[in-house]
Order: sequence, then C-alpha cells, then structure tokens
Amino acid sequence: MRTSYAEKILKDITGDCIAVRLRMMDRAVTSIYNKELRPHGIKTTQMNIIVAISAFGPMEIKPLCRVLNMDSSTVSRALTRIEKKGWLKSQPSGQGKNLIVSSTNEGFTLLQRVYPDWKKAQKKAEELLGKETVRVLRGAGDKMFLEGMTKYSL
Amino acid sequence: MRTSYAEKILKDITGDCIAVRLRMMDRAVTSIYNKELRPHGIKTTQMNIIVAISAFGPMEIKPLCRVLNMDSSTVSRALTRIEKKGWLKSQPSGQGKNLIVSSTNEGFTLLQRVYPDWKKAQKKAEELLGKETVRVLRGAGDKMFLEGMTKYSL
DNA sequence: CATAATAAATTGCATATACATATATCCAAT
DNA sequence: ATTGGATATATGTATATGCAATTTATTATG
Repeated sequence: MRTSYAEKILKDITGDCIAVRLRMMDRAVTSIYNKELRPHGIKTTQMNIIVAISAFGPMEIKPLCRVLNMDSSTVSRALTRIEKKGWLKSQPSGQGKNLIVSSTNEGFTLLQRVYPDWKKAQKKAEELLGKETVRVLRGAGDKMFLEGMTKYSL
Repeated sequence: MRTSYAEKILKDITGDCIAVRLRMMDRAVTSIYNKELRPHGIKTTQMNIIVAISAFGPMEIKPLCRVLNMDSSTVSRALTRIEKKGWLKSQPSGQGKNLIVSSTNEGFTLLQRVYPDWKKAQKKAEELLGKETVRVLRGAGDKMFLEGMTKYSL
C-alpha cells in the first residue's frame, strides 16, 4: 500500500513540518523550567501569568489572554488555581462581568524566591537551543507579542 | 511591596524568558494546524505520531518517545486513541512487555487525505513566523530530533 | 528453583489546552 | 421597562502533558 506518493508525503512532512519541531522544542524547554520551578510548587504557565500581571499592572482577563495568546477558558482555570495559592487576586471591575486581576505580596515574594532558579533554567535552555536559536526565538516572540495575535488566535 | 529589585526581576523575566515565548509560539502554530486538521478528526500530536511510525517503520514505544521527545505515558494514551480509530496497530514484540507499533492502511489513507490541509497549515505558519524564524526553528528541531534518534540507534 | 534486579508499558493524579456552550452584565432599540 | 445584542467570564467535554507509582515480563543471582 506504500505508493511512491505516500513516500513523498512522508518525506515532505518529516522533513519540513514546523509544528512537530516547535512542539518538541516546547516540551524540552518547558520541562527544563518546570524542573527548576518544582521546589517552589509552581509551573511555567502559572509563573508566566503572574509575571505578566505583576509587570503590566492590574488588568482584565481578556487583555491578558491576548498578551499571552491563551484561550480565556485556560486562563480562567489557571487563575482559579493561582488565586487559591494567594499569588494573585481578582475583583469585579464594575464593567459587566469583567474582573480586574492584580498581584499580591505573596506573588511578589514568590517571584523573588523563584528568580535564581528561573535564571538557571534560562541558562540550560540557552545551552540546549544555542545562541542563534534563542536570538531568533526572542525576536519572533516579541514581534508576536507586540502585534497581538488577533487574526490567528481564536 | 514593589522594590526596585522586584522591578529588575520583572524586567529581566518579561524581557528575556525563553519559555513564555516558545509556548506562545507553540500555541499559535499548533492552533493553525489543528484548525486545518479538524475536518479530518485529528490533531497535531496524533498526526505527528502516525507520521513518525509511518516514516520510520514499526517501532517500540520507548524509541518513539525519544524521537518525539514525549513522555511514555503521554504516548501510551495517545496510542490507545489512535488505535481505536484504526490508524495504527500494536502487537507484542516477544521481548518482555514491549510492543511494536506499526502503521495501517487506514493510517496511510488518512495521511493522504490530510496532506493538502497540512500544506495549508505549513504555509500559514510560515507566514506567521517568517522565513528566518522557520529556518532556524527547523535547524534546531532537526538537531534535537537527530539526538533523539541516535540515542536509541534505531 | 526462587527471588531480586531490571526494563517497558500502563495507570493515577494534577495541570494545560481549547472549542462549544452557558451565564452574567451592560447597553441600545423599541 | 422589556427585549435583544454585545461582551466577558465560567463550565462541560475531550485531548495533551508529565511525574509517581504500579503492573508485567524478562533476566540475573543467590
């Protein structure tokens, strides 16, 4: 059943597919960070959310989703867990169903505790990927962040 | 409280973190592929597994995990779903608990049906990321992929 | 031969992810 | 004022993910 057309397809996909490479890389890198963060009882996704809120100041969920390119349902559930730990808090904004999510002292102290281990993870990730890859990745990530991903996300 | 040290940490992480950028990118790209693959009732991860098995031929789960850089429990569960759909099959290898996973005709025909839509996704992903990023990503991904293969010397 | 060490695959658990749908709230048109 | 959008958030369902512990089968060792 393996025609030469099937062979061509397989060669094309294995040789070119961006998705599989990006996912492999993401699994490898996320794993590095999660291992370093583990003693602090937090993982990459939650840390990213806390950092975003802490850096940009109190904001609603929708903009947060846009910044991180995450689905609102994913963020909603993550926030439930993060708030239960006391690292963030949210309150009605007065506008419709909207919430304002903001950082807490516990959140700030967590970041300070985590910081050295985050640094270690950064170093390991850079070693794994190589300087060139990291540079390009950073550029593309920043571009994505700046442009907002509205046309592709959702 | 937000000391200048906390400010420095936030600036450092938001400005440099590789994990958050890679994850953002992965969510965006995976989303592109999943949207195109949706009519075929399959998603990126499962497709990657089927392609790997089809391209390299029958293999055990452990090497498959190494090649794709996935945890064996993740693969185990994915295989259950894929086999239920008839796209792959597995049988005892005769060596301990080991299984040999191999492709099926249904799997091959699926890949042929999916191929044009995978192409579309590729194109969209390239447009999103830009040629330079794709090139570097591909290089880094291939390196990681090769390491996974050589470690198990298939 | 029995048992311990080993190794692969699976299962339990928790989080991450996103689509579809439901809910809640405001605002505009009637 | 009531109804009908419009929007933000939450919930239902299913897959993806990985660590820890368990099962299963082989092999080594006493």
